[in-house]
Amino acid sequence: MPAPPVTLIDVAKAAGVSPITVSRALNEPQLVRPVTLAKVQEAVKRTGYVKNMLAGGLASSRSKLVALVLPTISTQTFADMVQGATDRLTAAGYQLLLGIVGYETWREEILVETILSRRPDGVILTGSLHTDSTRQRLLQIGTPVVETWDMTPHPIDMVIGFSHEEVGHACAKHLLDQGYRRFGMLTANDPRAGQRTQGFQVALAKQGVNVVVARQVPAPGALPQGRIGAVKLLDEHPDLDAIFCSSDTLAHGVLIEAQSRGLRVPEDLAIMGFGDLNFSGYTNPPLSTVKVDGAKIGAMSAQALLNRLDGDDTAERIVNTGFELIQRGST
Amino acid sequence: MPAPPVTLIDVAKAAGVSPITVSRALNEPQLVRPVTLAKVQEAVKRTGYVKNMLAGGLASSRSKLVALVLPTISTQTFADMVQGATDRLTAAGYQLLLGIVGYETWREEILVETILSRRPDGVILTGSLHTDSTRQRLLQIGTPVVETWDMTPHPIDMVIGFSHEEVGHACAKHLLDQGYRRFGMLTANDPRAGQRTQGFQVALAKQGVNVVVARQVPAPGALPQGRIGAVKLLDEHPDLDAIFCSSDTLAHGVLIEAQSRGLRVPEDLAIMGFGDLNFSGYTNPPLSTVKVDGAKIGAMSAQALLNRLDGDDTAERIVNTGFELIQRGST
DNA sequence: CTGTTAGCGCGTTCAC
DNA sequence: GTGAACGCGCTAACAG
Repeated sequence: MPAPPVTLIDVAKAAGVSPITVSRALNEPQLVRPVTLAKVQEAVKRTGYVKNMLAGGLASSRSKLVALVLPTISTQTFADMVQGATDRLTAAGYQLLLGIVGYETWREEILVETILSRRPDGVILTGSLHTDSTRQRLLQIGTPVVETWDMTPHPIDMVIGFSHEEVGHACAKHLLDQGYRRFGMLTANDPRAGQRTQGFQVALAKQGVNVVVARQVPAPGALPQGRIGAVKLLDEHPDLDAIFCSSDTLAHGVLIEAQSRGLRVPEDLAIMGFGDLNFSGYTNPPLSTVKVDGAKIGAMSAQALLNRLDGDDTAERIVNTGFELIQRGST
Repeated sequence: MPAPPVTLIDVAKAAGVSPITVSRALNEPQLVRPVTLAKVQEAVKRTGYVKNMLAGGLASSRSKLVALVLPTISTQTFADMVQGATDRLTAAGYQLLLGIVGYETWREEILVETILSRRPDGVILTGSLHTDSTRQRLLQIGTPVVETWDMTPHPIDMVIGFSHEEVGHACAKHLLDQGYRRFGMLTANDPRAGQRTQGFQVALAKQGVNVVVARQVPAPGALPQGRIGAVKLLDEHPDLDAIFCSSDTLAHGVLIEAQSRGLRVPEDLAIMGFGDLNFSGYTNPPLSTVKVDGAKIGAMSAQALLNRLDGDDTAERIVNTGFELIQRGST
């Protein structure tokens, strides 16, 4: 039996005060005398009032909503970002509007439009490759924006992330230092993966080394594609001594194939991944990887928005969170 | 430079029509003559109008928002639920409001209150253990509700899930059929895990078999706790021949410990899990598990709400989605 | 098919 | 510390 909707006015009548007093009692209790406050709270309980943030948001132009746009949620790091952002936002009385867009830019464009129609107080975007139209809209509406999970010299507003090219550099240096020279690459065709492989190749080239062979699979590269990719790479170039993958999932597939061929990893073949896939099936998985703290990035992004909303405009607009190169399986 | 906000009235002026015509052109294009429609669309583009669903929702009492409340998002199955629900909702023009509550009921109570303040058109809840106050609120507001991931004889509204007791039964039968008799249990202290272990024990008891020893860890049981738990179980009862775990993650920890003791799994020790953790680190992980299709449950829940919102009230209110017992590692 | 009128429920701005 | 009037931007219901 849905009871008739209870409004703030009903509460006001029940408490014997004016509507605005109820509003204040709910939103800025310190501005209301304790006695009045108690009366209001009692009336709220008695009437079963639930506040209406549609009306509130419309009147105040503050929706207490923050949108988070992610390509997928089925990756541990992105799930961590959701968790990290949610924690911060909830603590500050905000709610999360989640958008999942996959890896196609045009989907983001549509989603951003839909999201903006809710008038969120802030938007967190993954990556910094957006259509012009998306950028326009965001700038026009004037909502604070954090681009995350990437670095860019021309941010829409704020940036909290790391450079995927630097990741590529670091991986190249790591492998070169260990003496590897004949490189294969296996990458998913998502833009950030591309930046990593780009950085990887550039860093190699500086040392006069070239990638022997590269293969690409559709994003987000799944494990079987990693294995199949490895089959092709190793069949065509049996003398490869290192394979650089755009994700741990792909790397995992490569590892399985390598082991089934009796290759010792990393002695015969080094494998590098990216992400933070849990390799706990192995006591000590013999592949190195680059790890990023998703929860931290999510929390920092949320915090950046909250600061801005508090009028605190002093912080850096561009923050490099860095990443961690994890070396495993070596002697 | 945030431009001044563009309202529907601005568009109406620009198009030379009345505001309501713009509204219709945007929401029910088929009710508007093509010529008018074109004029409006042109005006929308020219002005850069973005619709305001706060205002729209307030006026129409339809927010086009559906809330999904989950204990965590860092579990593959729950992430799949988000994905499944998002897909259906997006296709129908709805957006997802995500709430993550952990495993404490009082947190859900607060979150539900906050969520209802957005006046979502529907709410999807995980499980069916809610405080009275939560149930009251939901019933009072009259929002369509789907309780999922569980079965209950006294639903708030609709239910789409499976019986955790049946899962326990099925596991018990499976292990008994294979000849195992000396059972240990390792479970997280979340309510649904409790129902599974309960069902497991009852089914065993019917065959005159009792669980030798049970241990509990805080929800959501992590892998190290699985391993530590296994140490204690096996130290105290070296003659166990099967361990029933409340999750694959715990089971995985048990597996690692078993292997490090040189136990053959499942010949010397059977291990049962629950969930759909990807054990791809193993070519053929030797533990059986129960698998649930999260994406399907998410999509079905969303669809159930959408049907209701379309006035379609004919479907079953209680749907048992079932689960799949996956036997692995046996001869 | 399109326009008019009248709110939706609340917060802002001033007064008191 | 509390109240009154007004408007946020849009849509329901009817009229034409």
